[in-house]
Amino acid sequence: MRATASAHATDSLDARDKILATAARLFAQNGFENTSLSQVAREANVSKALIFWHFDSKEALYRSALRKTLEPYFINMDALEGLSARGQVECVIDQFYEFVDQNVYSVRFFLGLALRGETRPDEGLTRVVELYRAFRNNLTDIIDSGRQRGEFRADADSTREAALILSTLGGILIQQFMTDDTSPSAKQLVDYLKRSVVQRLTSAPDAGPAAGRPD
Amino acid sequence: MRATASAHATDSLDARDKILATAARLFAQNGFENTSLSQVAREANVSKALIFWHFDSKEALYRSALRKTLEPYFINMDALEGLSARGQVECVIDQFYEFVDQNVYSVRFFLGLALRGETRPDEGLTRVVELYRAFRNNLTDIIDSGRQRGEFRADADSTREAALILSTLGGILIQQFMTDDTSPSAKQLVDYLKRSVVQRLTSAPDAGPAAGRPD
DNA sequence: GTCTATATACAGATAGAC
DNA sequence: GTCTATCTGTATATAGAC
Repeated sequence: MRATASAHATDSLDARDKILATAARLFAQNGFENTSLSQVAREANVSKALIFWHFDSKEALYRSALRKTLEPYFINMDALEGLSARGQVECVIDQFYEFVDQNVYSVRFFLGLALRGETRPDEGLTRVVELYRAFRNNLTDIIDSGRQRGEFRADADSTREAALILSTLGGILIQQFMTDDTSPSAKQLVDYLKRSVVQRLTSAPDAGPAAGRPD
Repeated sequence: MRATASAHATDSLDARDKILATAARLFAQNGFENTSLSQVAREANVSKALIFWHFDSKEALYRSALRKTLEPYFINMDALEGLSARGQVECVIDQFYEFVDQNVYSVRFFLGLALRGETRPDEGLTRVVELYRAFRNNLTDIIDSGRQRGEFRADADSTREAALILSTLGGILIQQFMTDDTSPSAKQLVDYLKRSVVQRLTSAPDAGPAAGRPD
């Protein structure tokens, strides 16, 4: 690590950090190809050459910026202790929502990466996928233990249930990006999701399939 | 429209259509900024200049290609007639899934557009959003009429229910793009979704909120 | 470390022959 | 309609002064 006087504003960071912060912002906003080093240099108030002195190439800068963006990406499971299984499920859902809410820009960015199946130095994308999987495994475990403790119905399918919940959360996320104002807000949908999940997990087993669907 | 001998392979189309087909493919695969006209020209086996003769600019080409990509984007509601409300809900869900499955590439592309809040000649994006909204309104109506006919529980919230279903479907979609092999397949999730929706809509009203969640 | 000036490549777009 | 040749802008990256 480099020794640097700590500061609070982008303006008083040393040049390298200013470049990094600017690049992280621009890459997240406009993507890799659509962000030029001239733009980074201009907005960071440095010369283009200085970027190449600190980072070997545009790709190297991108990798560093990505690492910086990923810093707040982690799961805190402390809040779960002492809750009922039902409370834990609701808590994880809330955590996911809050996390996304606090990281809209970068989440949006990473989602875009995943969508285009980027060949870029991915390093970052895999970490996001891991985080997603961690959330899901977390939910699976909670549902399983809730089932074993008799809080949830005995025939609950924890794997699919967890996957469905995460899918729905992800869907609520992208539904926001569609900026479709006629639809319920994300917060409302998350609440509705929590209620229906609890209902699904605690109610008596249902009647089974049927209801003819010809094609 | 221009009079042209019809043909079956890209190779035997006239130059304009070859350009259009190539451009549609490349734009969908790599996006607007990341697709160069040189690339289009090379893969379509024409000169760059010819592209400008047929289309005024790169943006004009993009618009035309977008229109071509959007051709299969429509809803067919004929299959719904004569089904029970439950069958209709399941049918719309299946339709959505099948549609996405048959248009993965372009759906992926449009999702990417929505994500980055593209400023490009959007024309296409709005149509996609409209299609999404149509699916949702369709569901809302079905749930409402099912409720009025006593097939669904009287306190069903059609608006939120429809929005939640579409969110989940969208989430299942992007979850596939995360290429997370440890998760259930999309088909499985859609089936699970259908079952849980039916359960939710037909079961007796649940107990209400509660289940403490401190933070 | 930070700059100005420059090299090199390729983008979108035009001119004009055929 | 289709081409080759070329213009002009801007991109990444380097050289070398301070």
